[in-house]
Amino acid sequence: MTLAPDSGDVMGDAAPVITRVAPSPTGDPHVGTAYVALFNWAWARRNGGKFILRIEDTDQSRSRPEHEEQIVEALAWLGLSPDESPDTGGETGPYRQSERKEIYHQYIEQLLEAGHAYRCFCTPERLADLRALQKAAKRPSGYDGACRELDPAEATQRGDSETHVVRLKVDKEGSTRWNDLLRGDIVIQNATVDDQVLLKSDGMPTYHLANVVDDHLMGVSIIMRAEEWIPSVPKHVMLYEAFGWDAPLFAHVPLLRNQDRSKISKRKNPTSLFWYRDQGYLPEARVNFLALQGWSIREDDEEFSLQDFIDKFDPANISVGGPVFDLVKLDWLNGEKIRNLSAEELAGRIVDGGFAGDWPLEEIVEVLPLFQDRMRTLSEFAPAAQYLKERPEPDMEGLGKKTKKADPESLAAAMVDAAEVLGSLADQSEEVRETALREIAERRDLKVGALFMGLRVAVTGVTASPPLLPSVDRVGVEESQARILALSARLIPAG
RNA sequence: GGUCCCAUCGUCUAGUCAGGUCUAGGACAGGUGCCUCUCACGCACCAGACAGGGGUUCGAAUCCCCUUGGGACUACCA
Repeated sequence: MTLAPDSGDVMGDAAPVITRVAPSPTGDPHVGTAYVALFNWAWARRNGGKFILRIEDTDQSRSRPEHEEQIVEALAWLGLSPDESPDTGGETGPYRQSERKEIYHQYIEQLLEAGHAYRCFCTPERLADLRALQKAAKRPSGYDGACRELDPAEATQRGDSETHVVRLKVDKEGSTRWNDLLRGDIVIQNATVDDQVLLKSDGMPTYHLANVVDDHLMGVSIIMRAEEWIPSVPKHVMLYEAFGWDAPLFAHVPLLRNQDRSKISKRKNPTSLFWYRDQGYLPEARVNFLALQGWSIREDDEEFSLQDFIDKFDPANISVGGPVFDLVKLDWLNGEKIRNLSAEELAGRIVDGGFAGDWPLEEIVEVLPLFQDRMRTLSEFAPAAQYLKERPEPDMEGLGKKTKKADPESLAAAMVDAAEVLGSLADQSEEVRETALREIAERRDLKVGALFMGLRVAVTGVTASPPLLPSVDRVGVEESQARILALSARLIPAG
């Protein structure tokens, strides 16, 4: 089965594709939000449709405006900005659920009048006791329906003065069935469906009500969201039916997983999108990696652009096994993306990302050829290039290990020779200078590698670095000579 | 406990819907080698999986059933 727009099946030409991502502003912008956003965004793009960002801030105790801002910022960073959102506005707004209270109340009235919902006056304490009892008896939990059969007129009256909630009046007979785009038919017995609270005592709707009302009013044609929502779909389907609305398509994508296969969590993984940004990951790598979790391009190439993704993405072939987050592969992808950038562009990213330290842009462009192939994240640049700015403390221990078989005195002497040659041949080509250094090694009965290692540690401070001669040129011949002589002196034990 | 979802190399996955072209393909990670002044990059090669058991069929990774394993949900959170 395919949902590709040119395949002419399910979606047809008539219905516009409207997708959405509906996060709660209750914490750092989450990688799971980006994951779901990516699929929804791409599907809307591919079909010339619309992608909506709806803020589900009905939990007044946990929602924070700054978290909403962060979500917007994070999506923009990834290149997944919505067509309509609280910021941009749009035909079907407002897009912040806290601003849609009247709308929900109107629909709650409708449900109440039609007998699809009822007022419930049970206290949270009673509910907690009930749950405890059910758990102790190993019975399925759920509301016991104490207020279900209250006289509606009487309940309405009580409602004027008593705090209460409104619950969905689930018809416990029969079953609810729907076709999930990724999982086929799913059937759930209505007897197991709880009389869900739809309107909280603070007057705010719960997710279930707000979601159904908004998706309908906003014209959402396909709901792509995480699989954790599967168990509550029957409630949603019942609501669509109670309102007399057609339900949209459902596509429940897998949950991202920790190493131990539990649902991804910040205790076990970096889940904040800002963490990745601050760590020096490129948004295109982050997004490319996310796309690979569950979806795969049919061709060999696993590295692709957002545009490639739009061109090929089809929600119908997302695989449903929960993918384990593998940062190692992200690192690889990030390195690939870094290598594919021009030096100018990469330097710009380093500066814009705040990874440049005190390096000016033009200088970064100049030295980048030494580092670009060796970088996996933007943050690696400044530390790796530091030796070009200031004299490093040489890694004597590393040098010792790498030159075990070399006689320290010969090495020290050879380095002195090398310093001199680097001065006298300063204006010669790399090739000429390299040949000269090799000759020195031979004369002093050293392996070429050992001499180079000594010089490398002297000049760069470390045993793993960019090539020696370009580094010498960057550092400057005189400074390089000074570093080499200084290290040479340390090789010979005092006295 | 109940309900539901899921199950191919260590990891991400192709193949499953339309059974044979699969001695199961690719990528990351790992190993070996080449390149080489080190580290990377690049290139070549190696190793590595259909959870188990029943069925259906001439034929099953693919369809059915059971078992096992994993996960989610079970809030006046989303």
